[in-house]
Amino acid sequence: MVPTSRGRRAHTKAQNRRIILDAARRVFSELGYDQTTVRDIVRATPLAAGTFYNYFKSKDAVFEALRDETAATLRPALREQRRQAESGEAFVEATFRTFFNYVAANRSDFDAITRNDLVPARVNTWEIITGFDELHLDIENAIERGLLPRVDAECLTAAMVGVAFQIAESMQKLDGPDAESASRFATALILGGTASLTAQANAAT
Amino acid sequence: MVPTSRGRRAHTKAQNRRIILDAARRVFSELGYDQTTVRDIVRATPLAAGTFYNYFKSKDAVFEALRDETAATLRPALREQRRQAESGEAFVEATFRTFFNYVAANRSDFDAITRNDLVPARVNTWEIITGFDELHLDIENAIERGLLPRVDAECLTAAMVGVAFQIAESMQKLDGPDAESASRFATALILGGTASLTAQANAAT
Amino acid sequence: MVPTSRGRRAHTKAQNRRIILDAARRVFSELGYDQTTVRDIVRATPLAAGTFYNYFKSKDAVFEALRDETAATLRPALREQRRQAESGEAFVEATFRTFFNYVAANRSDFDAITRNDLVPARVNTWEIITGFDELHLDIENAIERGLLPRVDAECLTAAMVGVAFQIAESMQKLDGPDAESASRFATALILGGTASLTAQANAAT
Amino acid sequence: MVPTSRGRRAHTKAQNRRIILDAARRVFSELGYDQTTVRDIVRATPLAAGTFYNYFKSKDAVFEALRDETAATLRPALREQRRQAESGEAFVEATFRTFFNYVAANRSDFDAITRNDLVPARVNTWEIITGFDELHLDIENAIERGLLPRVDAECLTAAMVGVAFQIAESMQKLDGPDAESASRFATALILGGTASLTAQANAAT
DNA sequence: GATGAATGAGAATTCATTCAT
DNA sequence: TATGAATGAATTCTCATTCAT
Repeated sequence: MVPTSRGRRAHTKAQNRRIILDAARRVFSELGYDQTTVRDIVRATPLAAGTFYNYFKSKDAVFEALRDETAATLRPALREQRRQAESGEAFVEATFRTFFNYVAANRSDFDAITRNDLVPARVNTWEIITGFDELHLDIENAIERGLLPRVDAECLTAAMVGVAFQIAESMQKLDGPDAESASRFATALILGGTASLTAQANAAT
Repeated sequence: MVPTSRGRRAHTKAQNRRIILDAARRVFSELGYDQTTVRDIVRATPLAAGTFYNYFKSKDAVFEALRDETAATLRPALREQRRQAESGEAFVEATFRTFFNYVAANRSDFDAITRNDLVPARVNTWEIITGFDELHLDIENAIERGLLPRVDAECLTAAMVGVAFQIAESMQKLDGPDAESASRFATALILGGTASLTAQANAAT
Repeated sequence: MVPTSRGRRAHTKAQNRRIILDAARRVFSELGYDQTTVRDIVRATPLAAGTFYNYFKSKDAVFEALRDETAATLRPALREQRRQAESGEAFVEATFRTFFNYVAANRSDFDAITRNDLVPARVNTWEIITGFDELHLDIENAIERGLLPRVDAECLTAAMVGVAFQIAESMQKLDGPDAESASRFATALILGGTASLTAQANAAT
Repeated sequence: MVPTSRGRRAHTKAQNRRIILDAARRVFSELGYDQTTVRDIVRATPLAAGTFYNYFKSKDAVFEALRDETAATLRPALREQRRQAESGEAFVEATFRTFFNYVAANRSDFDAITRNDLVPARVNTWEIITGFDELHLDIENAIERGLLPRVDAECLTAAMVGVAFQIAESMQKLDGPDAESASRFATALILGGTASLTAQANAAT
């Protein structure tokens, strides 16, 4: 086992995969998905261009792996928290708190998957990261269990996702809210909002 | 160099501009901004490649023109409605109703500016279309005028934008809510939410 | 005869031709032949793009017309002067003086035909402007007539052309020689040189 | 995307650089700098279009490399020869002989850097290849050292360059002079000419 | 597996020229 | 004849991917 010409030992397979993923995260986060080229990622790596393809089939593939890695962390946590919630408040609060904490703690992950250059896009991050559909199911379930009032689950899901996402974005700004206040604000808003929606519906009957 | 079968000078200058804009709208809406090439737009047109450049300097330029066209319609309407609002309810309702009606009526505009392919991104659509900042200012102003309770304007803006945006997206789905119910839901949610936020704050004092 | 939309009367055919030639001279002189586009020339004109082609078949064609115009002025003058020369000195001096005076007086003509951008080329200016071949013939003739010594006519032609051209170029520089000193220098050099060539040849015999 | 019939990795990196340079030389020499496109160069090569850009950033870049290669050969030789000259005759003769020998031996180099198509330009070849400025300095120095008479160095430089260049061009013709006679002619011309210039100047005093 | 040069399809853009008005 | 928009071939250059070593 001769050292490579670069003067480093060859890395193990797992190490190389990690090296590439980390480089990709940094580069996506800096340049945005579209502006990032495979060469950019490789350049941010001690590896050669061809090596990239031993680990990932394409640029899309690394991106997905990055997404999936994040999702693998965050999604189960979210589901678990919600499953254990014994009140509507707990349900909503757990969701937001977990999400905002994650965003605060993993800013560059969030950036990597989010930033999208000229058309500064919001990747369907929530869908990707936390599973829009999972939230939808959990909300329907929570309504069944009587934790949440009987509102339109589709709309409520969208509202929570929208609020979570957009507030997360303002958290990235200087002087934006911190995870704690973001959670409190979002939770109160959604809980108050759904309560009022029910009241309204009852009045209408 | 050879005359084409289709007659030249078939269209006026203004018509051609429109032809290109319409084609661009269609193509952006189908492929997303990043996947769209100038060639794609031209191909969706009866015109020649070079002709595109008589009207727009680049892909970005058409995109901006499209955005500006949309913004020119929607933003003034939104501001005007909010300015005339004499209650918090009217303020919030006008904002959502105008936005959702626009989205419903101009689905392809919304799509064109929104869809962003592989990384199915949400362009900062609201910012672009209606002016995030304008909403922010209007909300601060509404708080001053006593129409809205004293909540964090930054967070409330984000929440309204997020809700509007995300619900608009579910409107695009088959069986998604219509503009009317979307407006009602979003309005009640935000009003109820802010009321509850205030109540909570008061209790805390 | 309605004034054109430009608010000018249409020009006569001859006027338009002149307008184009003058514009072309200016533009070639500024940008060099290769960097100049037909559009550049047209833009330097009050005329429309299509009009250009009523007068000249192509970019090359204007360039040639420019060359020919210059040649039409300078070449006959040169030939005439040389024909009347009654001594070698007069022959050589007339050639250089006429050429350098022309260059000094028509700097932009010279530039237009000469300047050639990145590869700052010297167009075969002399050939073009005055006829390398004519000089060759005249030199041979002068040798026959005994005005010039029996040197290699081909080489002498090349030498005169080279000297003329290269000194003309240094005339364009700030602080370069004026036409008068350029003529004197070149004339003395060539006359002294040919005298010496003959002396050498005689000695060899 | 499909493998070509010709094997890949057929050449080493250095070989490919040379292949491109040689192709460029041939093509420049045939078409002239301006008419040559990168495609033309690539087409004269067994390589793919993209490969060109692994070696040179642009057409200009190959051209410069070609120039520099030539200059690296010729210029030091010229300077050295002139530095060692112990008489005006040696100085002038060394310059011309070295130059004309080079031209004769490297016809296509000279052509490549020289030919400039429609406007059959003479690139500032001498400047490029041998250093106009170096000659200028050397001439001034030679005058100081008393090797050459006190004539206008600027004009003399121009004259030598012009003569060298133009005679080199006639060497390219069928039946043009060979390097030997070209050197003899040019040397005698310049020496005789400068002698005569001095005589004239002295007479004037 | 690792390497990194080669590949070539395809993108954006320019511009000489044509031609309907 | 003048106009000036339309044309589309041609050019430069990029970059995901392949593959000989």
